[in-house]
Amino acid sequence: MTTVDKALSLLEYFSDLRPEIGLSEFARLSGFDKSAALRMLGALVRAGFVEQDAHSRKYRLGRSFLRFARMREEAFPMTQVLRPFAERIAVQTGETCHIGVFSAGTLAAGIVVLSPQSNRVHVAQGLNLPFHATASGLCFLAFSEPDEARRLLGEGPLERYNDATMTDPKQVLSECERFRAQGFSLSAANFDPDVKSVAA
Amino acid sequence: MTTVDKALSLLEYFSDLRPEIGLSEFARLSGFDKSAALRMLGALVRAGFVEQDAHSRKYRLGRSFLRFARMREEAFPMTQVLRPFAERIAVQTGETCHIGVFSAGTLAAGIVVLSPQSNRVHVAQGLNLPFHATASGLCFLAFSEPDEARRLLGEGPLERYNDATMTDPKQVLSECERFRAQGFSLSAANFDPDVKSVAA
DNA sequence: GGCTATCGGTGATAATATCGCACCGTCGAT
DNA sequence: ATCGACGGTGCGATATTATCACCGATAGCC
Repeated sequence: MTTVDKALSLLEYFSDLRPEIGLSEFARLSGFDKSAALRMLGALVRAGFVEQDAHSRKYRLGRSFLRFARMREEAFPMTQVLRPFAERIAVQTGETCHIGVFSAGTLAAGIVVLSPQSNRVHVAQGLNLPFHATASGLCFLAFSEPDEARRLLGEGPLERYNDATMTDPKQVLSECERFRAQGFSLSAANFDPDVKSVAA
Repeated sequence: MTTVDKALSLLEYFSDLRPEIGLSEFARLSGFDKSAALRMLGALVRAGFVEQDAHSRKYRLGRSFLRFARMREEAFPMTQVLRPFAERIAVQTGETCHIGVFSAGTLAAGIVVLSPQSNRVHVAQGLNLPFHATASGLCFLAFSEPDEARRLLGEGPLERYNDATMTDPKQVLSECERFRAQGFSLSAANFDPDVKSVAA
């Protein structure tokens, strides 16, 4: 693990629930020394990946992400290209459709098209899709290399979202074999108790 | 300059004109050794900030930027908040309006609202705004600390875009004093020969 | 008012990761 | 068949980083 890895790993502690993080909090979360965390944060600040609130001294994600996200989308318009597919499926099925995007070890709802129905499933753009508890995640595992799938799941026990959640990696992987055989995955209330999903 | 700074500086070589960069090209552009560049790129790839084309082996900006940009905008909706202001100005003036956003030493068109007129000035979202040749840039310099302004301009000679471009930092700074006194800046064809602008 | 705990941040030394070089196999152009 | 440029590897010398103690400032608390 290089220093660059460590510095960039700090960014992963940001989330919608924790949008601002102080220096000591970073040190606690990451296990790095305060002074090391400070040095890394300094580099992230200089690059505009993190900015510091002038008053509270806490850190938040920086403006550079907007700049680079735009450049990436300009040069490699992934979301623009994928959206029409999701839209077609949403219209044909009448249901909410999302396309998962895998990046840096996590799967997230990259493209989301909500159902035209009034009683519809809502999926937040960018929502993290746990591998073991969503149709998208299970499908991704099913069609990954077995070693890769094991690595992504980790040791377990896996996080439980409700009674139906599978928490044993072995059980998840055996389900995935079935899904691979049939070409698509199913999730019946493994994540949200009111939602059933299909993924391919 | 820490290693993290160096690694993140590699990302700055990406642009709309150069969306993909090979290993040796990185080494040449940055002056780092190939092996050093490779190590840094490895870290950037692992974090999803850069991804490598499977065939050409060239590197491009990664998917993580979309994820983080969304999170940033969720937690700190800068562009959403600023857009209405730009819209009001565009309507009131009938002209194209943009709001420059400063990040990591560069000023870019963060929010853009095009004029309702049919013959209108087009500004690309995210366009880089050189300090010495745009009304926005000059205004930013005018209201920066003098030391900061000098640092941002650099040594010179500054890049020339056409006959009217000021290329001497000293000249630029003295113009900025005038702009600071009057509270707004003007740019008459310093960047694009067909465009005059005002910035505050 | 004074005590305490925690905050963000600094500085010095021991430990470790990085730099720079030589080198490898591969590919495409000549 | 040759050449040059490519992406990538392995290694010792060296520069950067980890760790610790410590600083002043702030906030909560009796």
